[in-house]
Amino acid sequence: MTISDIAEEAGVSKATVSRVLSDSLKVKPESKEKILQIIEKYSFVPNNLAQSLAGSPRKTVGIVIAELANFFFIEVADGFDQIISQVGYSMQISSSKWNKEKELQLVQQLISSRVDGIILAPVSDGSKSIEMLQASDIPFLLINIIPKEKGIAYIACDNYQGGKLAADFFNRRNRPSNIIITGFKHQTIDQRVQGFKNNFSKWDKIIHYENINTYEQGYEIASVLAVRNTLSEIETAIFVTNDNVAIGLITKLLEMGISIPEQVSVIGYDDIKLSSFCRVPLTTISQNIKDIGRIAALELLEMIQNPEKPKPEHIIIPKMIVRESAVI
Amino acid sequence: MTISDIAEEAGVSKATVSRVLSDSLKVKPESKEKILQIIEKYSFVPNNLAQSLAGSPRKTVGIVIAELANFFFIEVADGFDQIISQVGYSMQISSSKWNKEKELQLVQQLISSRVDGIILAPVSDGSKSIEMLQASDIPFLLINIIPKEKGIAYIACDNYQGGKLAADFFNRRNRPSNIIITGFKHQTIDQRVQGFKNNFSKWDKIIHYENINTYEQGYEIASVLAVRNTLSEIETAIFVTNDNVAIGLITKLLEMGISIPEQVSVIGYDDIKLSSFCRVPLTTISQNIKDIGRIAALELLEMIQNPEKPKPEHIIIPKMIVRESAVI
DNA sequence: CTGTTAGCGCCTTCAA
DNA sequence: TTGAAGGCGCTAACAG
Repeated sequence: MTISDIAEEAGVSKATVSRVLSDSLKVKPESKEKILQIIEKYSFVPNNLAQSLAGSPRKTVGIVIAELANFFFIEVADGFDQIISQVGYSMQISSSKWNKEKELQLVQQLISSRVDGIILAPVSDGSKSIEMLQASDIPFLLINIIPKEKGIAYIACDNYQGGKLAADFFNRRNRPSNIIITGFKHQTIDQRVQGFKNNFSKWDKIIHYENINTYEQGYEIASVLAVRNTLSEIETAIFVTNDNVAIGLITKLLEMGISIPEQVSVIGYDDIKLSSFCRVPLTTISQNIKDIGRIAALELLEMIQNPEKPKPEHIIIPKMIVRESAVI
Repeated sequence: MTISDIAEEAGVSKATVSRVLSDSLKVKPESKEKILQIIEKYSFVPNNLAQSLAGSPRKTVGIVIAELANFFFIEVADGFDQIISQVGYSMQISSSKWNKEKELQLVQQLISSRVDGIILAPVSDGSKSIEMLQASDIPFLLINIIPKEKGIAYIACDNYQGGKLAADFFNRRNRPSNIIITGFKHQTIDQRVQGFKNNFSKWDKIIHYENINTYEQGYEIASVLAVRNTLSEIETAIFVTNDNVAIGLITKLLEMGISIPEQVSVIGYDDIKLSSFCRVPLTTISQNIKDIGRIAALELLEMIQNPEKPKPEHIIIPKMIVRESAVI
């Protein structure tokens, strides 16, 4: 089924069918009626690939996140979708799984599909995918990272500031034992650590665990901490640079009978939805996740319409949300 | 930038460039080398729309779920992605937000984009989108629903059986007050209720709350229940046909000082990841979510390769997972 | 091994 | 208002 087929059946030319499809120029009502009927009859759906090849916009944008089963990214995507679907765009999500090669491949796929715009949460700020995007002349916007180069659109959080918030909290509470747990090597994490480091008065005595990324790993590291850092004997404060990990950690700590926040206090980062209804509601640094998605959508749409305008740069200011896992 | 440009710069024909792109036929090593270099130089990415129009497969499949910020669907999608990405396919997710019109629009978009296959979690078993899909001759597979018509591929859970499991549990525990909370009008829910109804010995005395769908609504309904059904005075058992709602409910119940499972026991449904690490780990009916995604992927891939074979039909058998929110 | 030639399905002038 | 014709970027015979 192509427009030629339905043109033939309707006794008109392809051009006329095309016109009623795009609802652009005037078409004699009777012809239009008849064409619409035939389309309905065969459940005909025009080939978007051909349409795009011939010049009409795809009305779809791509978004590549780092992880699918991660509330942070899903909330961003959801906020993003809310906006773009209102203006008739579709979204195409895929996940790089924190893998550079996979990320590059997905970005190429998107470029290759000639989507109208792309949102990328890059694995690193020097990603090859960013180069590809620049060469492609498809409007794109980075999230969750501040690009090295100038002139690239992005929306990220002030992670240094977030780290500082956690440090201030630690300083005030001042526990005898302090631990920081970080994840993947990623710019966001580095900055959080930096902010924390520069402002926490007892940084020189802190214990640092690295490369703990997921809920499961947080769960597992708990027993290690319990033994190595005698959690049940010394009052401890832990800063975890990712809510998912913090929640896993807390789950296991509770199972081991360690009280939170009394014996061990935990501060997370991100304020994913889950953190407010997990076992011990999490004290965390909020990024206002939905907003990131919404702003990204608005800005990307704008970039699609006005490719010439200077690239938008947004820095979201984090704030501390005190719940139960750590209190002053 | 098109292959013609590349061809010109390399001093060969378009066809030759096309050949090195698809890595199909033999091309003189020097030419190949040179072409690859030029491609690299310009970060050229072939236009997948044109490629597909000209006949090569898109190597992308679409999946439309009902809700993005819902762990059930995300876990399905994640399991799905794991399989298809291994064989070089990309996935394109979108969410219908439980809305029929939106669902139809998304499905049309996918058909229009000539994806190689489609996974759909329909809002209803008589969806217009299912008709469209049938007319399109794109292989498709339904999840989370059993289609009315024969000859349609699907993978669903035995929800009747799931409801029965909950009933058996209720029968054994036999509390004085019993409540069931259900959500959207959806086939899965109907069957869960039916299975529960037909097997619970005190169904005639049960209190039924309908149309509670989200975490938030579960949270809100808690206070209503507390008052109307004097939760703090009568030992109550609640069956919630959706984990998200159950978790919301429990959160509020705890805030009100009602003990779980002593005073009120709660059984959920789905066994989303979250249910094992929420405040009171949830006793729930498990659907083996990741498997649904994986099986769906395998079957869809098979259907793409062998469109003639009879359509696969899978029914997943649920099982009861007893954690803390309800115990015998 | 390689170039030429047709399309793929649709949109968009340009005339009529 | 409408049709004819050209072209979007690429692949796939076909003939060298």
